[in-house]
Amino acid sequence: MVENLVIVESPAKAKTIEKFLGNDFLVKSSFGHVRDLFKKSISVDIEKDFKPNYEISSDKKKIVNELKKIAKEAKTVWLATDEDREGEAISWHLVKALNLEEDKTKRIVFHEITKTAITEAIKNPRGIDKNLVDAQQARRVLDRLVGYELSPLLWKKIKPALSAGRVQSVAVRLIVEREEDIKAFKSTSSYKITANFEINKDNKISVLNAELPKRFKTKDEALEFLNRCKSAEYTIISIEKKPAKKSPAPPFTTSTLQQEASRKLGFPVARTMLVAQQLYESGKITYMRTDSVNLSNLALSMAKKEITESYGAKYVKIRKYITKSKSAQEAHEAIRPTYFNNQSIEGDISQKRLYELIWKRTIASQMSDALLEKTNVNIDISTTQEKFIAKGEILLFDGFLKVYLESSDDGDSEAKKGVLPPLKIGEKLLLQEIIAMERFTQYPPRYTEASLVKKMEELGIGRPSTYAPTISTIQKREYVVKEDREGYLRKYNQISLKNNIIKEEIKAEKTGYEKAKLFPTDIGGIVNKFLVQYFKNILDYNFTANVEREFDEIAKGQKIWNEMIKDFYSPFHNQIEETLEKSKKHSGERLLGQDPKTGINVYAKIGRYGPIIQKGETEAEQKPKFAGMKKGQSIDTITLNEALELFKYPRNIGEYEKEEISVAIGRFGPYVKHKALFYSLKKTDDPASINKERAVELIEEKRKKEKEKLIKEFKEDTSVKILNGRWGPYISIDKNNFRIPKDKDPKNLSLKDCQDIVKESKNTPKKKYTRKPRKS
DNA sequence: CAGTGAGCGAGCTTCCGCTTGACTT
Repeated sequence: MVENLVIVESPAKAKTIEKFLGNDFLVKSSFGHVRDLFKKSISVDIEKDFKPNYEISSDKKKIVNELKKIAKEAKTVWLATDEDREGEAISWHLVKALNLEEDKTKRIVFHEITKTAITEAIKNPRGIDKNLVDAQQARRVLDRLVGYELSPLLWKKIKPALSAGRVQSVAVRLIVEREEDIKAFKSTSSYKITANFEINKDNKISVLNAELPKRFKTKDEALEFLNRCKSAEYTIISIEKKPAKKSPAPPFTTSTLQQEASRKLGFPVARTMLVAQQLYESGKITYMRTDSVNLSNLALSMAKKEITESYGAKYVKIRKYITKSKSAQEAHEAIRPTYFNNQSIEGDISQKRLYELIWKRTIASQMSDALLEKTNVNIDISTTQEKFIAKGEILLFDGFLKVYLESSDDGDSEAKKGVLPPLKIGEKLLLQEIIAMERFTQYPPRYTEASLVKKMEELGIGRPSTYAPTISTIQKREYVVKEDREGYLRKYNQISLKNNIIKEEIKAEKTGYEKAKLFPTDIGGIVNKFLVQYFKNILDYNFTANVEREFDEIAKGQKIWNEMIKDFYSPFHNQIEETLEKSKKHSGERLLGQDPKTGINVYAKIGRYGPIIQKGETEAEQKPKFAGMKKGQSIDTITLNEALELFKYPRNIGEYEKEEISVAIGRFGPYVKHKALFYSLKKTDDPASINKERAVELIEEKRKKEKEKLIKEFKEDTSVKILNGRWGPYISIDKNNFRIPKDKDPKNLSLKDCQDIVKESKNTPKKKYTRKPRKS
């Protein structure tokens, strides 16, 4: 029997808090939300003021029962969930799910996990803020209505199992539109002029690099300029020095951590979150899903101590950062090390690297500015009005740079600036070389997972807990793919002036290379076009910001939640009905041309399972023929010849063991079929030219692998096999698989043993198997 | 990790935000 039950969201937090409270406090965790709208249907009663139909989430039944039991016996139940909209709702749902009595239930909040903060909170309990809960209900119901009415519309109009929602559809839109911008982008070129001067001081030779602030539009202009420089004199006419400073970046939020881990460590956002979770659970960092840049007073004093001890007092500068993002709910601190004196930690390599990144960023955020001196040297050219400028930069005091420098998305476009040699006004300079290099304007950058998160945060779309899942959803739905793209060589002109001789050259550079970028698929493009056409309001980049304003009004008690939903729903539902009636099926159909043999039309479009080629008319008496498109082919770019090529499958390429071998292209790529068995082609194999010898090789290779998988088989019954699989050994009978109990040795099982195991497992009721989302 | 196709059809798919262990085919 416990006096007091405290409930928080996360077990790691529960563990920490328990230490601060006495023996008469038991701290448990709810593991997030315990109730949600019933999953199978829309579960909002439109006729009855949008009354939500909640159920205990299936994975929370156990914990709810456990909490119920403890709560019944406890004298007081303290609901200590986060102080934001979702946190308040979790507490309210707990009251409902656990049947908590009002007079023994208390709501408390604290912003820091310290003994004082918690005991202070216990002294100042309050009731549940129903307005805030209603704001959450409005958010929840709106998302359900949008998601569960739009998605079925897509099933009808485009393809089954698609999805749409307030957050994911806008994320897809960003990627589709960026790709359109890139397609429409016309690159132009201009000539950048740089000069090198030789400086000879006390027999020490160094080079001064300078640049013309202006660029020339054409090669002729650049040539003309270089010609004029032939006989010129170069004189330093002024040297300007000015102080500058650099300030550190604020501590990490979920979004900035994902961005930096992507740039500096090359982590996809899901990996960052997984590793951060491990660090959090082992007590090494604070909570990793946060939108706050705030550090607690305790953290600030730890930082001060650590910086003073490691770098000296002049490196300390305590700063309070303010969260810019309007949508921030700030229920947590920024992401920081729990103990600042741990500069590194034990753990695997990912954990070590991510921790180090967090440690450096946090420490740097409380360090002094870096002080610089920037120098501009203006160099006169006697034969023209133009001036060269040489730029230098000296670090006077490193400050936070001693520890950490944030990287940027645009790479190192800025030229390296360093220390200039000693120079004086009036000094004549000796020219080594002037180079006029053709430079091209760059198309807007494609999104990486992390830069998409950054953009979503700017638009206020999604929350720290959903950035990574959203990105994996839009990939799972095949709206976008994360891919590398080979670059190509681009020619450019370069003109140089050296020893009074002008030389023209054509050089080549690699460009267009993309690494782990997000590209829209055909389906992504078609779904987006459909949604933007018929649901412009929902796909609007400001939609979330606008409804958030209304949620805030509900939270303040200025608006009734179901009235807000009603105002939204009636026009929205009309839109759904109207679209259902008016719009045609969107298949993205494109006429490629006519089959030269028959003159029949050939189309590229989206089929039930993805992009396909159709030969003939859907309405025609003679049913059309279909062929799936290969990976990498797209409705937009496939040519008639490539399309006709696809109808050459399945193709017979010979006989093996008296049975035909054929090649075809399936859902998972090209494959070889032999005796009703399938063998995938390797990436290096070309289905158009693969021969019998290679096909046999593939068949034998797979047979060998199968053999290695086989632990035991039985002469008496060849349908029963003991195999080694992903989760260890198992028994396979026809197409059914069964686990082998841990206490049995798979090698020594008899046929009878196997049959017993099968019988046993058939008798025990199967647990519902929920499939893990595919890895992104 | 392995899995390998359809235009008759039944039944299914789907949202966003909280939070971690499931222990399978």
